[in-house]
Amino acid sequence: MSPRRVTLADVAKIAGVSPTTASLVLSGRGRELRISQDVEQRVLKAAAELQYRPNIVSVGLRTGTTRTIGFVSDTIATSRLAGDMIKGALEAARERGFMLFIGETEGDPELERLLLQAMHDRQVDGLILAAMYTRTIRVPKVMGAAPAVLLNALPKQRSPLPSVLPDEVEAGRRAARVLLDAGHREGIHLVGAGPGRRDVPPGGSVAAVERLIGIREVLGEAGVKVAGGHVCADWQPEYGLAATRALLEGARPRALICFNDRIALGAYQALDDFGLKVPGDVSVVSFDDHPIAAWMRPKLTTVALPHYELGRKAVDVLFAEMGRDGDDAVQEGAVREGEVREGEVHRVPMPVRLRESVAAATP
Amino acid sequence: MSPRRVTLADVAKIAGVSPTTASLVLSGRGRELRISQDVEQRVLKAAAELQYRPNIVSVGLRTGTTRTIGFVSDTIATSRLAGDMIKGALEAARERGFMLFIGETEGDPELERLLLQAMHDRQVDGLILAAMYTRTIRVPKVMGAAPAVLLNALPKQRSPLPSVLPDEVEAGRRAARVLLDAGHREGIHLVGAGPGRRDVPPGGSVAAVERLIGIREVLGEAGVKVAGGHVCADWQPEYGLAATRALLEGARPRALICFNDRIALGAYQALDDFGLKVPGDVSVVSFDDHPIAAWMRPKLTTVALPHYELGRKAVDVLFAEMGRDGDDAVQEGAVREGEVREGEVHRVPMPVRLRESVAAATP
DNA sequence: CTGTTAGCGCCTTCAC
DNA sequence: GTGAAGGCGCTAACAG
Repeated sequence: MSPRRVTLADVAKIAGVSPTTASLVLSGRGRELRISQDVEQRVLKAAAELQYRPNIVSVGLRTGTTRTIGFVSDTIATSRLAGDMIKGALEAARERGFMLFIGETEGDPELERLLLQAMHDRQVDGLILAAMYTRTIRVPKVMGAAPAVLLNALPKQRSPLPSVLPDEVEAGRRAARVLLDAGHREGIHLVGAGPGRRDVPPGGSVAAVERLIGIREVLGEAGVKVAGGHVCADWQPEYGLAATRALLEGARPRALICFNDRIALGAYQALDDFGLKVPGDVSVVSFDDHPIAAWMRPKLTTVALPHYELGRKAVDVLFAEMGRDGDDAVQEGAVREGEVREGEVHRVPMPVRLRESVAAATP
Repeated sequence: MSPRRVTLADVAKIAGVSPTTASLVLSGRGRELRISQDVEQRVLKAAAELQYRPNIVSVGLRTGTTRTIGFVSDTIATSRLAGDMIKGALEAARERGFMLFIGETEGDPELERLLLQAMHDRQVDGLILAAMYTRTIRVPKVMGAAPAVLLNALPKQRSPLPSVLPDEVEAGRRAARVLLDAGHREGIHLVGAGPGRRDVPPGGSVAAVERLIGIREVLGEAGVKVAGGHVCADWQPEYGLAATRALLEGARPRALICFNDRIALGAYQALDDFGLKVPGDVSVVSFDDHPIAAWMRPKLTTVALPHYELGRKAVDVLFAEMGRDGDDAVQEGAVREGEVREGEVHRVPMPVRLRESVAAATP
């Protein structure tokens, strides 16, 4: 059916040289080995005419490198968030001539093992293990086989794998500053978690813990006291609605820091039910920049999860990891003796999206 | 660093047989060639002990098959829709032991060519070319190299490639029937396209054309006249808002068929502005089942785009295509002489999600 | 029934 | 400067 692929041998034959010579020229090492201009031109010409493309499978077998990286996440479709992460990874990889294998574990450890195996069988050069929601994960043993990076996740046990995460603490600080900058100093309520440092939903949500730290830090330093906090068992609109309703029955908030946009959606609803206007009566700031944030009315000011950047960063870190192969660790600057390089954590900034839900505080 | 992978030769040596024999046993063809139980057991045992896994790259080089399929779409991250499509494809592929390469062209033909090349270089066994929004696409020449399927897209020129698409015409019929079943026969307005068969937004939107056909067909057959129709240049909330406002200034609709959920979001807003209640005053039915549909208040009744199923179906069709390799076309039933098998179109049903935005018509 | 030989396409010694 | 030989891991012919 389809004509046989053109091989290096074909090119060599047309150019009238040996496969070796052709290989040398095409891999760019012809110059340093001082292959004659004439030969070089002939090879290049033949390759162009035949539209020669190296067979990566063959190269893979020979060299062990497939210019491919595996991306395994627990869920890919749940939201556009994962899509953006993959998109970032995809583009960063493509820029270096790498392709991505995508796999989805659905939270099933056995499936995860299978997927990782399948990728390993295909000789991937590196692996990215991603979580949909920032959290700690158990790192499967198979991961040792190739350079790897944790994306949006922290290893549950000690692990030498680097990880890439959104900078949630700084995000918390930024959310708090948005309110402070608008002059709010009183009646600030937290919805989703807080007010105490331990008041977080069950499930080990990294986001809850860290956002709370940032918020409390900035507010605390400004001498502002949090007026109230309400843990939501699940960060869904209905929980935000219920929590905000409960809050409104006993207090008159001037500003809300919602722990994510879905909670904020519920909060808007509760505020509306009580005849309160956003941002006139109550300012609202939130986290995630879920697509819905820009559709809400008024549009929600929120600190965005940088999914695209997370994906890119994971690939960058992975390449650094792959390049580290034979490198001398001493290169890395002041590495003290006996110090084990392990589990560097890379934080990606979360940008504030200033929209319409925060107004200046009226004294 | 990492211990060398265990190879077939290792297994053979431990089992005390030749690599060929080991290969035969492990590929399951030992039985038919009547290899002794003893040898079979020894090989199996050795393989298990060593945790042998065949190197797919090597198999790929030898047999030309890599158990890998390429999935190229114009956008992956724009919405969760694409994510679901990929998820469906991923799962269907995994069930058959295949992995997916993902690529994204961003609508750039050159990039598309590069991506397809890169996949071809990696010897993919098949290709899925997907579009984010249903539309006609130019099929790149490179596609001839491997079995391929068009997903959510129709070829612009004649092409032998099969395609998989949502059944938009039937979706249109279903939307219309939802209204009819609720007793609506008057004051039905279309928002996004219509009322005439040619009243569609520019850009060759397949969805607009086909949904309109289905709607007109069912309404027509029931003897119901469309009260009005409003083309929206872009199917975004603000356009739905504007169109519905314009409509409300001159008419008093009883039901709206919005051409997608984002338009419906705008329509809700306009209705609210005019003090009209959904569904008490006006029923609304829509298309897509965008995540926002379930969040709107009242929850939107809509005909869902079956992204997950589309992805699965594409893989199914692709496998059929790959299996067709040496098959005699005559197998395919009544294929008439001289008839060229080309471009079969597979339609995937769009299910109605009955929610809260449609009420019985009050006479 | 099992082993030997060969080769998929490429790259990497090593000779010339 | 260039070519010949070998091997990555596996399987398809062919021997025995």
